Amino acid sequence: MENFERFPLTIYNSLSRKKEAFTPINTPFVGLYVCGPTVYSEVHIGNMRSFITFDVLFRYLSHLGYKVRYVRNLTDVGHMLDDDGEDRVLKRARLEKLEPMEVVQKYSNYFHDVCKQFNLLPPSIEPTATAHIIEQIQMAQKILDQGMAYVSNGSVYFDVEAFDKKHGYGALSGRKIDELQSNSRKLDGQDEKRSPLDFALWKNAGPEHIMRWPSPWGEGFPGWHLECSVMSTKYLGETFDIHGGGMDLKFPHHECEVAQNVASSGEAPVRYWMHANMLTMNGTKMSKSLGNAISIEELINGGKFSRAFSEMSIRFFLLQAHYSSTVDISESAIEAAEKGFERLQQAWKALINMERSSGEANMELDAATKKLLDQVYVELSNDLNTPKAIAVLFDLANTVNSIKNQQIPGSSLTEETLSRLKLEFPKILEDILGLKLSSEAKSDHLDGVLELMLRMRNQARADRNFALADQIRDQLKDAGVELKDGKNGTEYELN
RNA sequence: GGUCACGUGGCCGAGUGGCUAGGCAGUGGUCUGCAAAACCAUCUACAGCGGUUCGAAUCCGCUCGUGACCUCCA
Repeated sequence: MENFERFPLTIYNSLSRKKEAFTPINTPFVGLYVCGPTVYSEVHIGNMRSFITFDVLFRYLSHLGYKVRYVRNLTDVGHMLDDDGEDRVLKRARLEKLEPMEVVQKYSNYFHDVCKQFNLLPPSIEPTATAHIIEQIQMAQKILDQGMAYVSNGSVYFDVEAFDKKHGYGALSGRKIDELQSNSRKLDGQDEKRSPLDFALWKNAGPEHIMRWPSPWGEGFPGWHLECSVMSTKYLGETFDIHGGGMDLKFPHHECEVAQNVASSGEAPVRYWMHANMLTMNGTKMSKSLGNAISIEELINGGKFSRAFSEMSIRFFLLQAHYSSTVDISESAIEAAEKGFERLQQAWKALINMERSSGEANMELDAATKKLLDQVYVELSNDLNTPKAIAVLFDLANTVNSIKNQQIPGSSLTEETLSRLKLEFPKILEDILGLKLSSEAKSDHLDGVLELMLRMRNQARADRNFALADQIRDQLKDAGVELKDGKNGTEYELN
């Protein structure tokens, strides 16, 4: 029996606005598409939140026994316009005196570095928009052939009204076309469009535009939303299982994606839409344009808060909130999470070498422990409820720590349950939640030196020379080595 | 202005008709030479006002407050 049968997954589907049982089109295969970053500048911690969310989803789906093809794109063509009408990649290229593709490469590398730091698994396929120009031209043509787009001035625009009449537009974001019309703003290039709601499939490149490709409509570049439609179709098919992305992409990006796919294939592209909510700062969305984004450097190396935090503490902090809620980032909140994570790590470490002592098991505790282990998967299967799953881990950590410190007998759990705990507890943390045990840079040299120090200190303690013993402890602490006297002798920890 | 969310104890954050997560901080205790850690106990909340119900933090209505989207954004 596969794990996905034991712990059937439910997902909150943004499209239906309901929690639904997850059934892949072709079990056990799952197609997952996630909108990646636009690589014109450094990703910040807000961006990373949604990538971490879908990393956990990817990991959990795999853990459930699904064979997942995870496609996450890189947007490497400057299709977006600043207020001053300038393409962001091009602007960045000009500012940094780089080729546009150099900008793209630089920030792609950066993104990959950050992903690695936060322990994200690489996706199965990471396609780029510029490598799929031909396919994008083809899809634009197909939509034109269906009569749902028109050419204007060398650009191709999607005809939202024509599409709406035939298929209906706005289901994902819950918008109505007439409401949108009355609310739309005057934007640049609007006169080329029949309606302000229409969006570009292909844009005619002005002479200053460096990123340009030939097309049936003249030289230009693909529009906003087309790459995701094209690449998801190419690698996952016309209809696939899950599409994820940040909440802020729901409209217009995802809505347009749906429209393009439906217009060109006649099929709804996505069965389950998932949207990760925003990371906020003092209650306001973190975004580069608002100037309140926290960079990765500021968190990891310090600068934003009074001290630095590790990647794993931040990852843990983010997972302590449900992906569908906003989370507010603050120093005290990360600090609280960090301390909790530390406790979990203590249990994790203790478990590695834990051996059952002989004696009678506490069958009540044993049964409760088994139940808690199952409970973790039940919670994760409930729309990826990581905070609840983590809460269960804390309950398990209590038992582990109690055994470790001999507060309850070392025989409390049966051999079977202890082995299961030893196997699954780290697996949940590491393989599913993607957390790493903070590595202690121990070396044999240091071990030897510390052993000597500990022996000398313990001798001092035996001699009741507490002044010396405390001096050793205090000075080691200043040097970054914390001593803890336990029932099984003294342990040390490197900070 | 339109659309949609949200408002939970000192703080962060789950839950979503009855069984009152969890973390951090605090308080009391066990352990310890002391400390740290750990464990045990404790503090027991759902913006306000109405309504539905045997029963509401959870459903409905109104009020207040906050935010997101409607323009690039994860």
